[in-house]
Amino acid sequence: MSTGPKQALYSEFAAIGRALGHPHRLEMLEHLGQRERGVEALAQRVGLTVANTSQHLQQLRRAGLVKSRRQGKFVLYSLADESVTTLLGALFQVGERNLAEVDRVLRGYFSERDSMEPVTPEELLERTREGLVTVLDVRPPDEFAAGHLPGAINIPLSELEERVGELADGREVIAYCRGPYCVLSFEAVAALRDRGIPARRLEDGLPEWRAAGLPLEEA
Amino acid sequence: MSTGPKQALYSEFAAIGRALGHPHRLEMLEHLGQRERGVEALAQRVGLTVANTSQHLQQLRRAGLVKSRRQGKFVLYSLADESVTTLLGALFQVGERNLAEVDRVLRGYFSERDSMEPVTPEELLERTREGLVTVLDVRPPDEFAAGHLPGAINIPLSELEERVGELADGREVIAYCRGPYCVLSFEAVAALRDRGIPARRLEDGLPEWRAAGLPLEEA
DNA sequence: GCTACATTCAATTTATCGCTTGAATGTTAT
DNA sequence: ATAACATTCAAGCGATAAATTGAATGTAGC
Repeated sequence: MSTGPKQALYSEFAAIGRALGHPHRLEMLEHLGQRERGVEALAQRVGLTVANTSQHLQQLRRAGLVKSRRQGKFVLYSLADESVTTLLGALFQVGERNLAEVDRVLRGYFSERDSMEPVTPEELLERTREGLVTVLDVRPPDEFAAGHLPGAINIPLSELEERVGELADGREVIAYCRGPYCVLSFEAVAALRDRGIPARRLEDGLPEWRAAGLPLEEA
Repeated sequence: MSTGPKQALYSEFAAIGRALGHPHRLEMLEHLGQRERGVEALAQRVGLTVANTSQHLQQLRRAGLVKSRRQGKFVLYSLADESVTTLLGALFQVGERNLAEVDRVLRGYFSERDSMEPVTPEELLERTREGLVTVLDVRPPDEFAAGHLPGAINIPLSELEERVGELADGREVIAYCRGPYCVLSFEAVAALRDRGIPARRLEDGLPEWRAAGLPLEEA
């Protein structure tokens, strides 16, 4: 076969595809989309050994999906740039539209948790401007600190029950977390509704918000 | 490991990633983005055996990237929908931005063929409206017939030399073909410039134009 | 029904991937 | 320098993927 420049490029792009080809690596990318992480911290979050996590991270780096920097004893990994979030979004969209099994899981699990339409970023911005909603970030505090939606308050899901009073001012709550399939915001919305507080989910998480170029508050 | 709904979804999405993880399959997707094809016709174009092509096509179908329909003796494959073109575009962008080897190939091969900035779809539409340009489709006639840019004329690269007179009306020629890495339009632009006809490349090919929702002429 | 043809399936070989284990590298702090 | 720690490397095992070959399936046309 003629091994022209197109073949050379497609070989490189295929390497990116292979790097996306393992569920653990996709989960790692979700975490790295929140904030940069060291190998051990990430390993703990995805439930893998440190050595295994390190190997996966290096595949991701060779594929241009993550970058790393050294800080003292730690090597901190993060997404290479926002185009990676865009790529993941495109991957999810193909799956949602064309894979029956994805549809089955979404209907069977997620829609049973929240039958309401999620809120779009446009709607959130407009209703925030009018002061009609409370934006709730249910991720852990360290992820919140690394960047969050403007005006959002941070109540991790584990503390939601005891701090629900902070949200009882009559305004609707819009909750978000790590991404479209992160269960935290689903559970938060369900818990709030049980207590009579009107609540809906933002359709995506923080990385998608950032990739869309929308305003952020950073530490 | 907790095997929640997120893990189930990520396993499905990873399967899409693996399907993108082979250069032959990426090339097949490029061809199927032009028009639907039977197995043998496609096998011939990508230089693989029929059996091997069939296997690859079934991986692509399981991943939701292509769909098939039966017509008489033939099974015709095509891209599942436009979200697949969007996904490929996102994949290419990550590679262009983050892989040194991609940058090397692009600089070393493509920019040596065309040092001029490619034309954006917006610019093409505007200049077409003003009647200032000739839009040239250098793909084979059957791909042209399955859909092309409004007002485009079709001169396959192989016939360009003899039919160059059809383009010598003083207007600038904007050439396009299958996609951003398709060499046909590069060669067409170089050939036209050699003959004193001003010519530039459209930055993407037909599938990207279609996925952007821009107007098409179909047979 | 029989034949021709397009496509898919099944079986095989070779290569690569995912994970584990244990050692090696590189940085910080004493 | 030395010790402690975070990360990476190297080797090995089982599982999965790519390509080939030959047989099986399904449709069209007589």
